Amino acid sequence: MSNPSLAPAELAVMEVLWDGGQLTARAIREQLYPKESKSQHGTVQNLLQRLEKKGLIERDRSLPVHLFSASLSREAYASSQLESLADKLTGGSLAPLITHLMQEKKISRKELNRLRKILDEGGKS
Amino acid sequence: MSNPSLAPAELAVMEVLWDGGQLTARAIREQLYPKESKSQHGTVQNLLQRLEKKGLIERDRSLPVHLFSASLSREAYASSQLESLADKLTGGSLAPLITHLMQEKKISRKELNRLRKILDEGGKS
DNA sequence: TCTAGGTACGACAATCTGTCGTCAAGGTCA
DNA sequence: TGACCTTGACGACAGATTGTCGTACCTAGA
Repeated sequence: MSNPSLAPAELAVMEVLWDGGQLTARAIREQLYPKESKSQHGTVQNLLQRLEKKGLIERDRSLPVHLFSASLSREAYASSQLESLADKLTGGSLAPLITHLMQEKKISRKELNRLRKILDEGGKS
Repeated sequence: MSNPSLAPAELAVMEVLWDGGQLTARAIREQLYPKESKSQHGTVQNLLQRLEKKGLIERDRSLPVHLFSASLSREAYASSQLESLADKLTGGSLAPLITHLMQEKKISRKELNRLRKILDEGGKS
């Protein structure tokens, strides 16, 4: 289970944690459900439990009110998803994906330049 | 629903079609279930129906035995998945994904050169 | 001790997924 | 013509996943 994929509600929790750093369950609930509905407490707790089981968040239990934080950065998660996508569909290679996106002009010139720069810098190291 | 994602069994059917071009339901079943178990007939028919509903395959009904083919290439499907991944996680940009993969050395030197070449060729057009 | 806020956990409906069975349409062949 | 076979259409099913909620329990502080 090194590469779990997230349901929308789980992803929403991760988004909050990616933006907010280390938060209490209460803070997370307030961001996800601004309606202040009381019943959503269990919902958030449950989502947090599932995410912890999947190893995507960490829980600081040293205080009675736990603190949650993402154990995987947004980029790391996104990249692992990209890796599994490439493994499933193109034998692990990114080239066919990028090629097709470029042919379809789905990559802007600006993005193109960014990518070129990234690749060049990596190549030199 | 322009960007449907596929369950494993559905993807398996697509793989057969991507490899085989235009096939009958029978040919697909034989590849997916070599056991020759009779009951799988309905399974394949059902998967084909669901894929057709999602717009991922086309069905030629001009003959009594229909012919199925993928309406989206493997690369097109993979790319659309990559696009939706980037939309969900990195604001639509690929740069953070590639950056992270390179930092983690998840991209081989060979792949790196392929990607550079692709980007350079695209830039000139 | 009592209460408020938080955690743990079971339960629930809705949906998705993979599978199968049944039936009708159409052709084949004695 | 009638038995038979292949195929397509479709409903049904159990199991898993997903989002939600309620209840019981725990701890700190009044």
